Amino acid sequence: MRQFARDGYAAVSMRRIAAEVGVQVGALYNYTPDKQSLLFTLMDDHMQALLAAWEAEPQGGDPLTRLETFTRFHIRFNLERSDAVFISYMELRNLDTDNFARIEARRRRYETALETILSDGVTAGVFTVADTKIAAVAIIAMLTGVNTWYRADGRLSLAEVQEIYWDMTRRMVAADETLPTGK
Amino acid sequence: MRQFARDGYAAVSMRRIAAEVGVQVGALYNYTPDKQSLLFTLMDDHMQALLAAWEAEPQGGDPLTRLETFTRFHIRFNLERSDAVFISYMELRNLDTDNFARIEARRRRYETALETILSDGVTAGVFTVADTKIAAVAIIAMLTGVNTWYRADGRLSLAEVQEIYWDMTRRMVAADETLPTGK
DNA sequence: GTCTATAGAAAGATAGAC
DNA sequence: GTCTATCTTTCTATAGAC
Repeated sequence: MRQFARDGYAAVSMRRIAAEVGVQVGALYNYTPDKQSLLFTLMDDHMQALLAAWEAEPQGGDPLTRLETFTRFHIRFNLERSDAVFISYMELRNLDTDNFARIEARRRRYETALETILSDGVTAGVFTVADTKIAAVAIIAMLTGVNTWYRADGRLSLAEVQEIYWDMTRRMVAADETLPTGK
Repeated sequence: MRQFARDGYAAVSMRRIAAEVGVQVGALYNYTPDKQSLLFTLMDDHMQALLAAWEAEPQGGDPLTRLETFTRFHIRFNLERSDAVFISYMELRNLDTDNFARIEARRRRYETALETILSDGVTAGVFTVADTKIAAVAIIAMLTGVNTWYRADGRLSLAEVQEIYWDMTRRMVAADETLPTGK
């Protein structure tokens, strides 16, 4: 996973993977039938872990609370697994048709979880969102973007980053009549 | 560019590039000293075009107008060049140190253009933004995300997409006292 | 389950004829 | 400026000993 994230699937040889885990190349084929299956397993395990972790989060409360939970969860979970996140986005093109469809199905399920929160908020009158489908992918793209610049030893802690992004997300969907109040 | 975008730099051979442009592999080396330079040229040309096109946009007006110009420009320009956008993000790791630094400098210059608009808006009291640096990368990540799902024959036109994203962007940075009004 | 050895294919880059 | 031919390296995957 580390090697794929750093240099890309196509650029990493089975020999380098073997060297990193401390065996010779032939031994790898006792664990994976081929290189493609290795990639798919990494990506699928990650997507399953993402969905399982999200479903383990507290799901109750009003839409605003649920959106806050989602926002903070997404940032934290993805920062903790930046290699897997990177691979799961960058290496989609290296999956064959069937494997691609399976990963895409999991990704859509995650998006739908967010979209449901947004729809519920619109119905309840606490959110104003022109297009919940687009808003869901927009929020996810914005939140995942943290991974491209966040450094654990940088100027901001995880909690501060979560706070800033939650503030932006909240403003983005706030109902017209519910003026965001400072913090 | 098309081949790199579809399959990735490492997965595309000089032979395939030669076949795509209709020459034999040896002839390519009359146009590029090596494969890496070819990648760098594609990325650097793209970043230069992005900056030049942005600087050619109307720059006047109040911060809200400038932010709207930026939002619509970014979506349109990136959708028109999805292959180059994809490569310029995905293949950064295949650049050597010097080339990477040059691309990064251009990318930062573009981010700073947006950050300046946000800062000006905060100073003028028309935006409320907790951290203009983060807001700039967050907005760019959100807008660039359009490229991952937009299809010219999909349910939304470019103009509709621009409208929806401009609405979300505007809400995200709106000053606390300037309640967003419908449309 | 790991090793060495290797088959077979394909890669980047170059040489030299035309 | 393009071609063919090739050098040299490296790749995935497999075979078979232990």
